[in-house]
Amino acid sequence: MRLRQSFFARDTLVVARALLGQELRHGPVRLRITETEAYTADDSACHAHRGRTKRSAVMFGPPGRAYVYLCYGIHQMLNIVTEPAERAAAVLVRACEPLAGLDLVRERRGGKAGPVLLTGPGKVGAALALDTSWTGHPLYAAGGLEAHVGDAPAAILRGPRVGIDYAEPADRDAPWRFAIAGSRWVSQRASLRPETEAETRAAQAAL
DNA sequence: ACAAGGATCCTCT
DNA sequence: GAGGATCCTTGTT
Repeated sequence: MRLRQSFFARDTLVVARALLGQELRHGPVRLRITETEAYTADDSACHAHRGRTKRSAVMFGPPGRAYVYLCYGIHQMLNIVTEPAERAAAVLVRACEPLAGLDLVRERRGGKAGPVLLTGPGKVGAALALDTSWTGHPLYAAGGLEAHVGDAPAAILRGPRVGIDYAEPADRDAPWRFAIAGSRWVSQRASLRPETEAETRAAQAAL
């Protein structure tokens, strides 16, 4: 069952947390999302923070579409646009667990095996064979790259986002990275800590 | 038209 | 832990 567009229309932190456990499918490859980061409309780390540009325009559009960003000239990083149009925000998919199509994933990842295969946003983009031309593709519709309902995680980790030293201190420190507790398929686990009970309650109330 | 730098990854040591 | 790869986007001349 595919996720509906309304899934992505909600608050970006809610979507980032709710995406844990959901599936990404592209052809024979099926991945379970294990780690995400939220980038919000009023966030100095977000690519849309300095207003609409050619690159960030998709984030100002409707939710549930892909924003694939080329980083360091090499890495294709998958984001999913969130919140209603005009509120420019997105969730970065940082890591996944393979569910199907492992042979193809390994081929696309240079024959590697184990967590190194999929723990990092550039690795996820490579495993799904994405590039910037996928920007704008709706993940809630049939065809190409799709987002499907998966198994919800039992417990969740949180921590600061990775690689945003350029952001303002408050944004740099915000615990807007989410991961599945106990999963091997999570990057940079040292800076993550268990979600507090208050955070869990708040998150469930927001659903 | 130009220069700077990046939401990373890999290969060393 | 350090450094290079690699090229697009952006803001500035």
